[in-house]
Amino acid sequence: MLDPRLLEERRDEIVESCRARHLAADVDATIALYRETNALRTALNETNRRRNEHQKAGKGKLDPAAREAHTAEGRRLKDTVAVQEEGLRAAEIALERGLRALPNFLHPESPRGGEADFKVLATSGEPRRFDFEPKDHLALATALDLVDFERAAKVAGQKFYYLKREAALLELALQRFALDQIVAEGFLPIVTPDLARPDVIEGLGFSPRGEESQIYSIAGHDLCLIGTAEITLGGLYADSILAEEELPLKLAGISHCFRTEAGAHGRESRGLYRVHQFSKVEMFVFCRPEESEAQHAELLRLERKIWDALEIPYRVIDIASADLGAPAYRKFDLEAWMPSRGEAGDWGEITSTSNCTDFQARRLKIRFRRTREGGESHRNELVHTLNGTAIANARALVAILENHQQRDGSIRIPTALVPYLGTDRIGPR
RNA sequence: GGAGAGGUGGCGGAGCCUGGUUGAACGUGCCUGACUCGAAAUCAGGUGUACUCGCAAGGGUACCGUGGGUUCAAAUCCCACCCUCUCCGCCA
Repeated sequence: MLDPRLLEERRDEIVESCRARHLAADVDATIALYRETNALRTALNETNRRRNEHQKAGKGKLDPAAREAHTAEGRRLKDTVAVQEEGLRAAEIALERGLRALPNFLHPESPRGGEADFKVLATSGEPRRFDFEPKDHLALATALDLVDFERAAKVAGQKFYYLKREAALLELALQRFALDQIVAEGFLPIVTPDLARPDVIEGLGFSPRGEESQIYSIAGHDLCLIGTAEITLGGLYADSILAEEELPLKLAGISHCFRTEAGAHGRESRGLYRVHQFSKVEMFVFCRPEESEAQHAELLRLERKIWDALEIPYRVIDIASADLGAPAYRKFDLEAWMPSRGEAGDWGEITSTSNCTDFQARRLKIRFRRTREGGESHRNELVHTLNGTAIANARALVAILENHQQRDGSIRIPTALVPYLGTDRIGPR
């Protein structure tokens, strides 16, 4: 959510952000609602002030006639307050609805345009040249008896999977490897709940309800399965005021992630690329506004460090405006080269890091107390929040299997991962 | 799932029976100053959040889990809901 006080001052910028994200929103109507709300609040405050004075005046003894007049006036003021409160509440609801429809500001350098208009910021590694016909990860994993989709479908449905043998170990190895990388950089490891209340999910800018929702709801309970630990990590400090010395506060969340993938059927749906459940280590940062850009660069650096160590060729892209989603001010993805995805363009998303500035913090009421300078009075400020993927398991498995496959169908394990997995090769079988 | 207790300011904890001067005693923590070579101890003052008006100093309004009710007036009385904790049972 945006700061309503900035609405007028940065109107053109907001209009531009809506347009560039292909979001229809009436900025001017929201500005009008903000003004109206303030006017109504001022009027209500004035009535309340008069009412307070009136009540103080009625404390002592009054003769019967005066008491009767006093009571009548009190009733009148009470009714006025009730009417004004109702009007104010209606205006606030409308304003809130208007504000919720508005996306975050856009970083000046975020490419404007649709999904295909991203900008490649960097590439790392060379796509491997195979001297044999490479297989896709599903064929490799099936041959090595690493996955079972058919039985998973019987038990849980399409797009669920069993990981077996080294794949099960690889899941844990990847998580621990990624965790060690970032804990060494000051991230606090946290295993989070895999479920969250809908209001927390909304606070982070996701929509838990609705037809096209990516989020599972638990029948009979006011709970949803989280699509990412971003939700539980952000929610961890909802309604909090952090000390400035605590910032930047860096968390490494370990969770399962669940996604309905509504509307995604048939698209890129083979194997592990797009599934309903996976494990993820997620980085989340709370920081002061002036340092969020640097922190965003830092998250990107850590993601690259992890994927460099896994010896996967990738490119870094600056996501274009229409593909950002509402909360993100700027977003970088790492896309791994995936030999099987010839028609799809060879590159597949493996991580994503966003700077959400104060957009989530405002909804979640996460603030910090700036240390006062020279005893000056202070104002609490909203923190900036950022998130980034350290490792998302299903996708990581795809990248590793396809990139490190050998002619004999075995998989070479990257050196950095060998101590975690306990072997330098899977197969051949 | 059964029974009970409770939700008050950074924390602890009064107030609620007996409604008004309570944004809230007291303690503690924190900040500033004094004392000290420095620290501890001690003393004095300050110290909630949000919105809003103001260049500022400062002012206004709201908020004692949430919503509703009673009343001229509610943290205090009534109702509903949410949440937390303890004990028992059950499962891991």
